[in-house]
Amino acid sequence: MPKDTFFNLPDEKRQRVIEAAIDEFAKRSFHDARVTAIAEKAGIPVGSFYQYFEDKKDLFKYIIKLIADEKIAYINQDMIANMQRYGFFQLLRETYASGFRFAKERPQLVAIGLSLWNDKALSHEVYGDYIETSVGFFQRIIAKGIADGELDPSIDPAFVARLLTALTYALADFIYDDGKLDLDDMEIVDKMLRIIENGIKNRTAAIGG
Amino acid sequence: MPKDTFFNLPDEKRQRVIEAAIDEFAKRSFHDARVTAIAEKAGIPVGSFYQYFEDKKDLFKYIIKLIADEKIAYINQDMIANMQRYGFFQLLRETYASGFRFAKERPQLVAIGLSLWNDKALSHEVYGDYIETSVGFFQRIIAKGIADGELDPSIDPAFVARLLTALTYALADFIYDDGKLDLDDMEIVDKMLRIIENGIKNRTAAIGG
DNA sequence: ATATCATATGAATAGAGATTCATATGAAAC
DNA sequence: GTTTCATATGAATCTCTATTCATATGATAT
Repeated sequence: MPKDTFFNLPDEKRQRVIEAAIDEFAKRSFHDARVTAIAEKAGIPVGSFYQYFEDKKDLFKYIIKLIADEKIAYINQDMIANMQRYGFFQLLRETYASGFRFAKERPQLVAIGLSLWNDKALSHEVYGDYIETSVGFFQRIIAKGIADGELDPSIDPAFVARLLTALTYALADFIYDDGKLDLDDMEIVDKMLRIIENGIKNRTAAIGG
Repeated sequence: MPKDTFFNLPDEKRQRVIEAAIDEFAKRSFHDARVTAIAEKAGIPVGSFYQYFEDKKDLFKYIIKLIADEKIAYINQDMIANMQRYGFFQLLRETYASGFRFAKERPQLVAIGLSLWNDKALSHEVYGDYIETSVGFFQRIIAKGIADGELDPSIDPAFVARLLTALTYALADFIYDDGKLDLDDMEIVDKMLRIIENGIKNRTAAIGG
């Protein structure tokens, strides 16, 4: 946790530090991110940085917490409140849709999440502070989907939850990679959902050779 | 490419350098890997390192090439030779099976591949040297699967190829993460293939609620 | 006005690690 | 046996950053 001095700062200055940190962590991994660059962008002396934070990791964990909070706020609250009314595939689609809106508005935050996801050691250390992750969320809606008879009861909820999480990151990953970021249409999401829902086997024609 | 001095080395010494490099790159990302550690493990002075390689990246690219070659050699050659005879799902299963055997025998090489996959900037730089990647391989067998009427013709081959590649890495990822690495049984692969093939929708019971 | 306290400041320190360099060695050529 | 050339060697250099520290500032209380 940042020190009291950080929280005592005028809002505007505190915000500048947060934005500088997001900028830097979005561009570079935790390890490669530079305290000096953050201080410079925020317009504060390096010395002040250490008045506000224990060290670089202290700030990083704080930023991750902000991201998690913002992401949770972004998820369709109506959906969460009425989870019992929605079917699995509808919930899944809504979740991905929320994720896409979020990625569109806050691409930097998604980039930071992605690089954390790819650093397992750091993930463990950082997520140790939280109970809930996306894997946990998926696992719960899968369990519900099975209980409701909507999902194949022979699937392994923990396994599928992990797979769905990996897929969301894979998706984010290659949307960035292609440099398209054309997030207006949900086409790519629908493609993926169709595969998850129905697989890719051809069901309409005889198999030829 | 390493310098001539490296290729002129006695086999045993050259091998020691390669193994030391694989050790280090498997434990640490390219960026975090230390030239000094590699030199020390290989039992050569740091100065010699720079007689053999331009720099750290020169060695890394060479190691990646070795891994790619070894991996290709590992893929069921019979399968490649008789690709026309096999169906898509059979090819996919064989591919994953080869991948698993490979991961079991050479876990370090898989770890290196994984960390490269997670560093997109570096991947581009390194894969620039190769024409063929796993994405390309998948794309070809998917195209064949569609042509043969085995796969849903409305899927997007490039997209699905990318998804299948991401899934293989996701799988490797959480096999390492769980620390299980119980690669004797293909259970986890079959779980994944079943989802790809059939999706996860329940087809045997009415949907209740 | 002075004392006290929180905060600000940026130069100095420390450590890590890549890369260079001047020098040494040793084999083959003459 | 001396010249030449490739290779070996590891100390010295260079760069980059995190972190510390001694000192300054400025507000509030007395």
